[in-house]
Amino acid sequence: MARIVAERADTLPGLIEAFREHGYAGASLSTIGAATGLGRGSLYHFFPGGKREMAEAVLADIAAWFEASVFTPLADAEDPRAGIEAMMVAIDRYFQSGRRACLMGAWGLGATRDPFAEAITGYFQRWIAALQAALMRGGVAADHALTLAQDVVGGIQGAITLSRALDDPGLFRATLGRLTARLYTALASAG
Amino acid sequence: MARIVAERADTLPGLIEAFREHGYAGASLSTIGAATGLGRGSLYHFFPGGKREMAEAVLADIAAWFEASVFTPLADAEDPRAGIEAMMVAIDRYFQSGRRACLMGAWGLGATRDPFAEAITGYFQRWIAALQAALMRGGVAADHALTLAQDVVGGIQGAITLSRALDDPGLFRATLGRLTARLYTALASAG
DNA sequence: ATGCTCCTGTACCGATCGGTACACTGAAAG
DNA sequence: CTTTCAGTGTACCGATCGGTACAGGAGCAT
Repeated sequence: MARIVAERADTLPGLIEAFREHGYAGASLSTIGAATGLGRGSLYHFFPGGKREMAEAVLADIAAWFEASVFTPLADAEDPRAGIEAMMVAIDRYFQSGRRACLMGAWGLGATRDPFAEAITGYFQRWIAALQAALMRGGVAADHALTLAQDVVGGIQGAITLSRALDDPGLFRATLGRLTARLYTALASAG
Repeated sequence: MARIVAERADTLPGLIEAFREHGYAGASLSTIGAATGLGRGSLYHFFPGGKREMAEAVLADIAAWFEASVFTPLADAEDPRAGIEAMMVAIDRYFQSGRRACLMGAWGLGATRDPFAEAITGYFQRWIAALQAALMRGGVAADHALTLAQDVVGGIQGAITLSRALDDPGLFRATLGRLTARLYTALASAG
């Protein structure tokens, strides 16, 4: 029969969309099939572990993307300002200015958290740690850098929540701008 | 037969818990029955419209509680500082220092938003408006008061997300403290 | 062309879904 | 005591759930 996708990874965008929009419980195999264009046969061929394995693959994919596109550049950037700027650009694009929800954040809020706690916890820990490291490289004291990183990562999550609830993408971008300014101010007064 | 609850309102705490923990799609009638201690018969007696009506009742109950316990005192308080203090105390208790998720925020993130968009949007609009009003009464300029109110409400939502994901209630309280300080600073430099 | 492997569609499974129907009960009202 | 009725438990409905089984077709290597 005609191949639909070349490899398992090609199914992930559709999978992510289905899970993000409907949640773990709300994403039925029919929903997932529609979102990926794949039937049960293909789905269970790529993910023998079923829905659970699909969810794990989604979480791993998101984590890998952030690791490569946000955390590592942020933690490694010679100029903290450049790393932060790159992070904010990547974040705005990834979350489509707040139109797209954060799957990690959303799943952490309910019972779905439990089976995937490690992935969700690790995601936020890594993010905060990378941002804190960038700030510290810019001369910000460790404790201040930590609370600031928490404020910013939390602020981004809150901005997603708010801009989706109010259906106002402008709010997301504006909030991102203010958070960036706070980070720059901290770097300026420290460095 | 022996009555289990005196009136419909008595079922709401269990209903809220079930929906908050499992989401709309994930909360089955069995789950809801277990959480409320009620069978299908009683549930459909109080909520002829089924699950949908239960969810609407839950959203209305949450909105009413915030209206009475947070928004109105906040907007009416003669001393903005007192109103803000009262809000933060109520918020910390209501969200159990971040252990309890915000149902409005969580539902706004996914497809559940659509059928209940009005309630969810209104909740956040009212909250931001009430906080903005309090700040303006304290002498803060309208535009600054608005962005500050957005930052604080969003910051609270983000703090819930983060403290649940990291399983760290201390983070929620600390963030609440920092947000309060920002509000006080704005009032001090304005008033 | 012939196997062989990988992928796909479909039929089917038991369990559970949300919802309905209805008989029954306890307590309040007369 | 009788009537009435709000509240309850249970049986049942069709639909859908997540998952399994398997036949078959496309593409590749030989």
